[in-house]
Amino acid sequence: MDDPRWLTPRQLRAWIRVVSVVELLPGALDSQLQRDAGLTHFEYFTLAMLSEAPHCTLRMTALARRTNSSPARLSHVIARLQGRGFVERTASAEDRRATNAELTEAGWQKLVETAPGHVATVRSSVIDGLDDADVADLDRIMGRILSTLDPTSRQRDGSEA
Amino acid sequence: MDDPRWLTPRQLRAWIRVVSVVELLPGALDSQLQRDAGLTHFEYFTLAMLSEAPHCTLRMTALARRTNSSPARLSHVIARLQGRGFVERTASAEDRRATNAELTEAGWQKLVETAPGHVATVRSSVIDGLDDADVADLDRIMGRILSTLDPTSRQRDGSEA
DNA sequence: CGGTTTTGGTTGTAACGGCAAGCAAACAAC
DNA sequence: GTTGTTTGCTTGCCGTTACAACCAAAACCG
Repeated sequence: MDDPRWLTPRQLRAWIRVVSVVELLPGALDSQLQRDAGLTHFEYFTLAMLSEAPHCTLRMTALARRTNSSPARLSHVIARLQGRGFVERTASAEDRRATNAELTEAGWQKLVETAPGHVATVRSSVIDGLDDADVADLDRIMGRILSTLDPTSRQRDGSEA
Repeated sequence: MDDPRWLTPRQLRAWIRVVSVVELLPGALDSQLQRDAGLTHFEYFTLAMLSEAPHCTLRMTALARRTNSSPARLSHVIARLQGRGFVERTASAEDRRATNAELTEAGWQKLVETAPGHVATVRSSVIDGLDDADVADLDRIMGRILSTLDPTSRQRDGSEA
């Protein structure tokens, strides 16, 4: 670590901007969802991931991977969502250690009600300011960052282990 | 909100990746800094912003803007950093409501010790995976996102009001 | 000036997330 | 089969953050 290889001005500026986005975006998403649906973005995203799974059901571990969260965090969040009736916990048939999280009818309903407003926020705060080339570049670059940030998850491009 | 204008597959994939990065990056930065220096990334960044200011001093409001934080959050963080001796609070001469935060010698020292390791992490987890074109694209796109996310801050490209 | 509003900052409380410890089931070894 | 290890998940506690209420100084306004 003697020579830290400092960033070039361009790299530094890009980095500062990344930091700003990373700092600001969660607040923007959370505040809309909290106001309109009483959900955090993480809770919303968790429900969304469940809704796309077969039978709206996923093992905790699989759900944790899809939501990029630690087991502990997911456990807390599922407990809350269960308390509100949006999710149910069921024991896995194959592995008695495992827990399945399943979206309830109420949870699906909540998601349906909430999605349009959320998508509108995503559009207005991020996507609509970008043209097609920007989106392609963004996709490519985020993919590269993810492949070093989290090499284990092959970014779930359709395939599931 | 009748027609939510759903995202195209490409937009959706890019968006999911952005969400993943936003979810994973803070943890990656925090864990290295916490382990090696006992600092959160936000604390580090706060010290860094102070270190670049004239006389290593900034008014709370100005510092809050540079760190994209609320006054309340900054107040808590400065209180902690002050308790550790890295920052001092001084009353502003011009405006008796205002508080200045000033980096102490110990704070500057801490920053100097911590920076190389942090830069190495930024490089290895983000920058080194990108070529020059990627960095240019990233800079451009983050700039566009910021301009809609936080229109008030002209992304401090050198100029200060 | 007196009264209102706006700005600058702090503090209290409650919620969320991280960490480490814990427990139970599965697996591996022999 | 019984011992040790790993996996899957949960829980408790603590630090951090958001939100709202708050106070004080400045600015505005007749």
